[in-house]
Amino acid sequence: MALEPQTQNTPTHMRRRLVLSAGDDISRCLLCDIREHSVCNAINDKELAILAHASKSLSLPPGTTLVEEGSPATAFFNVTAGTVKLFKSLPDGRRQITGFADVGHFLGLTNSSTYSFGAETVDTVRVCRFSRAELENLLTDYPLFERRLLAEVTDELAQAQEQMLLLGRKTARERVASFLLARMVVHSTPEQGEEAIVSLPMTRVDIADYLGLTIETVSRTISALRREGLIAGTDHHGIRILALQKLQALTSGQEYS
Amino acid sequence: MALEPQTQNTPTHMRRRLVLSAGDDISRCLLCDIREHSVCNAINDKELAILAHASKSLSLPPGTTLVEEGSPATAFFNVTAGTVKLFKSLPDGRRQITGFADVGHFLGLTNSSTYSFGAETVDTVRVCRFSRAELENLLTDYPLFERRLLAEVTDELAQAQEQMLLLGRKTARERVASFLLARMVVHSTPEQGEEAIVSLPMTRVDIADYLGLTIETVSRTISALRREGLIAGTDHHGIRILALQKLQALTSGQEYS
DNA sequence: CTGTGGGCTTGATTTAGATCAAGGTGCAGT
DNA sequence: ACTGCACCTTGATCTAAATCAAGCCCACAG
Repeated sequence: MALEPQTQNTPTHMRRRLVLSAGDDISRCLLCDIREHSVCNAINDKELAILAHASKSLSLPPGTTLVEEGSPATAFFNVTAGTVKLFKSLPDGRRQITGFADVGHFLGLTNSSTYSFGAETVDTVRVCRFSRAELENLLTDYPLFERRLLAEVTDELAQAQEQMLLLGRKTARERVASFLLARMVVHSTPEQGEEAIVSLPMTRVDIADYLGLTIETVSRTISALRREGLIAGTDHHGIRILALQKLQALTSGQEYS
Repeated sequence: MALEPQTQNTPTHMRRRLVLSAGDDISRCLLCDIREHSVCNAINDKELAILAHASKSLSLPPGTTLVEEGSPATAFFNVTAGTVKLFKSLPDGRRQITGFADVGHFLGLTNSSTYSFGAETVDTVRVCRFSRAELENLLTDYPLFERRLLAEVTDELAQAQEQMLLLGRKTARERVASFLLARMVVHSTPEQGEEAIVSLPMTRVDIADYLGLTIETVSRTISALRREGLIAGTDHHGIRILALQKLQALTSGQEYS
């Protein structure tokens, strides 16, 4: 059964990590500019004060642990800025990143009383934090909220299935191409016109752990795509897509000749 | 947004495949002996007639297509007997089985208007079929039903994450050991005592497509485990686990010496 | 500036698992 | 009871990606 009420004590090691930020007032959610991209949008304007009361907004530096694998599941998060990585590990340290939670994404849901995954900030991240009881209340009081959450989990499951196809059956080249396209955003600039940009706040290690490869293979594959003129590097952690069609063909093995 | 109402016409190629079985009466759900293992349990006894009316029970031979990748998402299924395989494919035929839906499992949920995955029966399967509108109604009329469904999808997501760890980071040996243990059921017989049995209704091809391996590697690995005395074959499509501890250690790479 | 370390790239070599190939096994249909 | 075929096993060889190894780039502390 999902989200049964359970003990509410926040372990001290969690409390230590979470730094309450300024501006935590009653109209926080009303003013939140990413609301429409998240589950919070399921609650109407008049009642947003309740939502603001039920959650706390936090700002977290890169590399902060939000969720520790196997620790009691007491908190849930909505990402309002930055990127969070979700992962699972093996005893010997091998790690699989199961997803990146960007702006608007909800994370932490579990049926068990402990988290079956870890979560860590990639860059500077803003989250709204809900306790288990607060989330329970929202679910029962706002059917639209629950419906929206069901939609979000359903979507995450579809993405997970896509990623299983990638991990089980795609080549390194296909994996990297798929990854770049999945993270692509089209930037419309007055000078340049349409620009397909991929922002990569995470390290090569993270990309490798997400794609089930080694950093060397990721590096080599990106270099090869650049050499072939399909992509180009931007300033820091970014990539510009030059040959969208070819890259799209590449994701499913229809290699151009 | 999840499960918005949409056009209701069942494509003829689906209708052809689905054979209505006998005994589709008002008390079908009340008498259903797997109810407690499924989402249907969220609806109380008095109202089960409504559920029986909202769904149709079908019996399907092995190899029947329940859901075609990319086709309009009009139907949802609850498995009441047998095993269904869920998968995604690439244009060149490579396939990844993303999960096996056994008794009690619900399948077909999607946010999009088309299915992003395929589903096919492994053995003889019984399902209860809901139309999109019927499911919509149940979700809005029975909050417990929706909550239970959220729990089920959340659980499926956790399993998907576990499978991503397997596909991205485990060796062939670890994958096979994980698979066998995940499908293990403990049979308590008067003569034999406790017996750990794995029933494998699916073919080697299916197992390979689930574990991201080839049939040859699956076959070789199972043979190796048998040679080492960790498992033994039963009559047909079954395996008996002889060394549970060792197999458990194997799933996460803690090889016994 | 200058050393230090984290992150990235590139090259050489190895290897786990894929691919290619050849039977074996068992049951469904005549 | 024979035969055809789908499914499985085992062996030989190949290869994509891992591993091992070296050096580069650059942000930051001293």
